Amino acid sequence: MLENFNEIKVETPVDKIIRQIRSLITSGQLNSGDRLPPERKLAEKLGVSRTHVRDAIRKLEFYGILKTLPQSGTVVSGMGITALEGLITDVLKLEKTDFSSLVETRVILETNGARLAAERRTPEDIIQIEKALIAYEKKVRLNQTAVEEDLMFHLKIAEASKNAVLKSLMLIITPDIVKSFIQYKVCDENEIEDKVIKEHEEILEHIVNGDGEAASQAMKKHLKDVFEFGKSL
Amino acid sequence: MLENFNEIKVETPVDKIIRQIRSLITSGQLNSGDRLPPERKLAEKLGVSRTHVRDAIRKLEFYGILKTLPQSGTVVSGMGITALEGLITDVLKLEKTDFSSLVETRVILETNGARLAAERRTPEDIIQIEKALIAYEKKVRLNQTAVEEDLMFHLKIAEASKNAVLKSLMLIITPDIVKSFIQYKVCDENEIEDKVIKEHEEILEHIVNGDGEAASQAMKKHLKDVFEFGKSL
DNA sequence: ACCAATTAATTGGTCAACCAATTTTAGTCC
DNA sequence: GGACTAAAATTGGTTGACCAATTAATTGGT
Repeated sequence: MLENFNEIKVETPVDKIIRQIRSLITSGQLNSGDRLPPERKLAEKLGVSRTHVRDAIRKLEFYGILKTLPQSGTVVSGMGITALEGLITDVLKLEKTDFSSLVETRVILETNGARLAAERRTPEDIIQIEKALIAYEKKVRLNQTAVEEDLMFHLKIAEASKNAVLKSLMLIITPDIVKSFIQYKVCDENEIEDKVIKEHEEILEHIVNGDGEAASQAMKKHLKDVFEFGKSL
Repeated sequence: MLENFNEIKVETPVDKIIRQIRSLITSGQLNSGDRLPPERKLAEKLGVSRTHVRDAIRKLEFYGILKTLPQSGTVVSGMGITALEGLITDVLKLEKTDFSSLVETRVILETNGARLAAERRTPEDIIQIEKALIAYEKKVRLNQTAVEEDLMFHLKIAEASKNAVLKSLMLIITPDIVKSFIQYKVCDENEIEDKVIKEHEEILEHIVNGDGEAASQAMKKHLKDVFEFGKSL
């Protein structure tokens, strides 16, 4: 009975301010290049502490929406109002991603990453990937959870793709993947983990051989298996 | 001659702290799940103000590396040391992405986004995409720069893909794309912009028809043209 | 009347102190 | 001796004041 009251979302002061700033921008009162009102004025107008305003500005600055110049002011940078409307509302809610979207996107990133890795990997890359694979196998043999080691294998492949953006995006969604893994209790049984090791080895083999298409397909199959296992729970 | 001195990078206090925390984690002194030393102790130990420590913690919290529990403490959450090493150093430097990686990744995201959009688009999605296309055309006809409107078209497609993560990642790299556009002065000539409009229309047509593969290919060609144009400058 | 330099006001950055909630500790009662 | 309670210490959250750099205004000279 008490559970009904758990879902109320506490809107932090910072979120409120972000919403206000967003409305300022989307309503056209603030255009790209304009200077934001000073922190003090904003704080007074919104009825909150300046610290909260600063936190909100920092948060927006993270996503390249605002640019604050020391001792000068904060300006609206980057793109204009059009895309901002979607950006502010959506990017900040990245945690509310559904499992299927997450996996779907991961498949896209990783299959392409594997293909590029096969084409561009250096001898050093192969060593790194092998090391990650062995570390994973070791943990599994000890019956310990090896989520981190598993993802490390995938990250090393992304690294071998020599595409910094691709790797960064992988890193961005990685925490969410870990969360999902824990939530759905994926990879808790030894049966599936043996399969994972075999598939990892296959992917690595294709990368070593420089066969991009095969590596991509192997990765696709591998992730499909993991996904299917997750759904079956 | 004076230009030589411009490249010195001012290392802000916050960056210094992040580096210190990183070393604490990577050196194994802090493992996943461990509680971070209290802010006051950290501030004293590092010889900086507590505000800076808090800023650093917030920054790390953004990427899911730390999780701070009010009135309780800050814990190392998410993944363990292995991946963190790469994450902290790389994700924070997302702006240092080369143009080719950016475009390559964009092609990956957008071709797949177009395919999914063709498969899942609703009538409302089509209206939105059309609206964005018309807005772009309008701006071009007036001989005004329409970078935002161009990207809006692409974002609406990402929205129609019904994959929130994919859209979020698009939004994340969008500011960098805008930056590159400005830097390389892409899309400044009318000739190329007419071509862009035609290609946009073709992509939309395939999405309307529900032909995922054709939409994906059209998007690939479209982005390839833009990329080639950028390289030729 | 215009321009330059100096001054005043405003800006974001920084800090130390305070607050409420939590956790730990000590004490007391059974 | 163990369990529970209350108080003390510790935690992150919040605030207002202060600082240095920047910008705007004023003033003085030409």
